[in-house]
Order: sequence, then structure tokens, then C-alpha cells
Amino acid sequence: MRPAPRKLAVADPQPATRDRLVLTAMKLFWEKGYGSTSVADVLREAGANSGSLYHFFPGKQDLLVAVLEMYRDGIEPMLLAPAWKGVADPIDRIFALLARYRQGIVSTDCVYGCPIGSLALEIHEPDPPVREAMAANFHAWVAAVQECLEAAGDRLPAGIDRRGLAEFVLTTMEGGVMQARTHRDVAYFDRAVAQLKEHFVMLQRKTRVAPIKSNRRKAG
Amino acid sequence: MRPAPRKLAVADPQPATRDRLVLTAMKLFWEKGYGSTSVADVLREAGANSGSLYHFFPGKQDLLVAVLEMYRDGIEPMLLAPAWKGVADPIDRIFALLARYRQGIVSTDCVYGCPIGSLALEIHEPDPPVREAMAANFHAWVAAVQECLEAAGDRLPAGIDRRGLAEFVLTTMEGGVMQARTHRDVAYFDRAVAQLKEHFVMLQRKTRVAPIKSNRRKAG
DNA sequence: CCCACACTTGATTGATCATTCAACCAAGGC
DNA sequence: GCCTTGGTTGAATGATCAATCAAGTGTGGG
Repeated sequence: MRPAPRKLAVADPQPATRDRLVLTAMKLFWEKGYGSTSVADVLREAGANSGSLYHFFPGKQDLLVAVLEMYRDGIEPMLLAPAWKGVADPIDRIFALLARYRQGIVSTDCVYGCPIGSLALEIHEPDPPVREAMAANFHAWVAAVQECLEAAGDRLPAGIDRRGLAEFVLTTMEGGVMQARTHRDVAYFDRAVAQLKEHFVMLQRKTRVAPIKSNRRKAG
Repeated sequence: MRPAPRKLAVADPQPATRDRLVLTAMKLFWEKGYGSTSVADVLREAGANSGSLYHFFPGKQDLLVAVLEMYRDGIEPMLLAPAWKGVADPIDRIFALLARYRQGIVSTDCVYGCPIGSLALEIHEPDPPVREAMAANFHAWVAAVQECLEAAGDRLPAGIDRRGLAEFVLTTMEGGVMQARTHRDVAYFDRAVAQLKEHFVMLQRKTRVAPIKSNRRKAG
């Protein structure tokens, strides 16, 4: 399924051509989108020739699939690991993950878009492998969040739909990013996350069996 | 600000060229995206010549702005009015609106994308007028939902951030649509809406000062 | 030494892109 | 009758697009 391992050669001075192409494409697809990135753009920035690209990939869409696979493989080491460094509590981890996206938004002056989400909405007629690769990314992301929810154990109501809730975290992230980007204002993301936070607070409160004195704090 | 009214001529046999162009562009941008729709596509489908298009619009982006303005003007009559026909309760109206999007998803075999959301993520370097027109669409949508929330009065907690909650409804819709589309499965949208429903149920429960017998109806 | 194979080179193809333009048409005002 | 104005026509332009391909290069195996 995956391409054969890179021979048994010692580490090249610079990354092998195939990797440079994928890395460059990843960057450009994120910055300019898939459709607005020409093969020539990738070639120039990667310092390669068209023949090399078409030696490794049958076409542009296959390059995209490779990019999506690299994203998927990077979720754990590049996204979750740094976001969760020093954060043990499973529910805190969820909001630490969202905080990570917040960083992305502010550090790009609110132009940030989730690379997967943007591609998912940009590409209207994806090859099946492309669509599956995007779905695999969402699935891996959601699965990680779902593990947090499982780890939260009985702090959440017993019969709750943990898969649905994990997807809802993704929903919040994607919707919040979209609005922050469109309005060029992080506050839209922050308000979405605040709503999700409130959702979690209420869910955790709900686990109490007996009605307790309503300990209401200001919301917002 | 808006283009001058269509002369004082009697109704043309077919819509005036400008309108045909905008309508066709609206359809094609939605079906194939902005970048993948060529000016020639619009021309062919609208039955017009390039000179006509460039007589009315300086360029493709300006055509897009006209499309976005038409969406914005259509939110009330084309989206809200039919969705809310026969639905009086303000909170029910919110879920009636979401049900409308659900229709869109199933009737397009889960290829549906919110036209505004898709454009918002597809276009990476929009002219300022384009970005503003997209933001105006989101704003009008959120404002309508927010009115429902205001109308819900004290059924929601007093100090609640109604604007944030209205935006959260949009967040849920956009995130749910994105996932349903990517996985080609409405269930992702349904689960997102179910989570939002639960959020509203908990919010409403929260307003009760004293614990009352919970008159719970099934959510979904 | 030579072959086979993996990879590279870069010019080239033909399609398609957004946009331009000069010529043209029809109706209203004078 | 003529001019202006608003709209139309469609060929032409030059850029850029994804993809191709024949000719190369370097390396490792025999």
C-alpha cells in the first residue's frame, strides 16, 4: 500500500527528491490551496524537474494523496505530542489541542485554515483515494480525541455518545477556524471553544445523580 | 452601493444577461468551486459572450462578489422563510434551519457543501470585497439565529452569551457539513446536531432555579 | 567492463485560462 | 436623420496549466 522504503542508502545530504516534493506540496497546498498551486510551483520550490515528479507520481492528485498521508502520519508526533506535553488530564488535553489551533490562527494573522478541512471543501470531485485520505485524517484526529473521552471515564455521563462528542470537538475546531479566518478575528474561534467548554462543564455537572444546589457562575 | 435598478423596462422575456450570469455563476461556483469554474463555463451555460460579462463585471472576482451579495439577499426569503414555515418556537426554528441543511446533504448524496463555507476555505487570497461579502453572509446568518435566541427569552440562562451561542450554531452546521461531505455520510451531520441539541437541553435545564421534575423529551 | 535500473533533465505539447478589443446593433432623444 | 448610450458579438492574445517523452546520468551487480 505504502511506497517502498527509501532503498537502504545512507542519509542523503538533502532529503530525497520524493520527500522534497511532498514537503513542498504540503506547504504550498496549505498556503495557496490545491487548485491554485501549479505543478510548476511545486517543481520550482522543490528544485526538481517535472520528469522527476511524474516519475514518482502518476499525476497531481497522487501527489495530494501523498501529502494527506504525511499529514495523517504526522498527527501523533507533530500535533498531539507537542500539544499534550505536560498535560495529563484527558479533558484538559482536548482543550490543549484546541489551544494549539488557536496558536496557528494568531501566528498567521487569522489566515490559518486547517489544511485538511480546507482541502475537504475545496476539492469538489476528488478521486476516491483522495477522499479516503481526507476521511482518514479526520478519523485519526477524532479517534485521538475519543481516547481522551474514554480516559475521562465516569467524569462524563455514563451512556454518553463519546464518538459523537469527539466528532463534535472536530466540528467546533473546523467551524471556529472557518469563522475566525473569514472575519480575520480569533475571537470567533475563542467563542466557539468557550461554547464547547461550557458544554463539557454541563456534561460533567450532569453526572451527579442527585440535584445539587445550582452553583451558577457567570457564563462567558 | 448596489447596481442601479434594471432600467424601467417591462419584464424581459428571459432574465437580463447580468442576472443570468450571476445565477449561472452561483450554480457553478457551488457545484465545482470558484477556482475550477472557468469564465468560459459560466459564459456557455448562461448563453452569453465574454464581452457581455466584462461589460458588467471588471473581472471574475467581481462576479463572485455579486454572487455572494445574491446569497446574502437570499438568506431571508430563500432559506429562513421556507425553513420556518409553520415553526413558531424560536428554538425549534434553529433546529428547523439545521434540518434544512440536512435536506441539502441527503438530496445531493452527501456532496453538499455550504456555498459560503466552501468559498471561505477555498479562496486563500480574496480581494477585500470578497472577504467582506463572505463575512456579511455569515453575519446575516448568525444574526437571524441570534434573534431566535433573544426571542427564547428566559428559557435560556440570563447571563448567557447569545451571540457566541448563535455563532456556535453556525459552527456546528459548517463543521457537520464538512464531515458529512468528507465521509459521504449524513450521520456525521446528525451527530453534530444531536450534540448541539443536547447543549440546548442542558442550557434550558440550567435556567431552573429550583430543581423541578425534569420534563425530558427524547433528543433527536 | 558492461548492462540494467532508478532517477533526472528540460524542452515540448496542446489544452485551457482570464481578459481584451474593435466592430456592431437597437432604441431614445433631438 | 443622426448621435449617444447601453449592450452584444466573438475572434484574438498571451499566459499558464498538467502532463509527456526521448535522451541523459550515476550506481551497483555480474
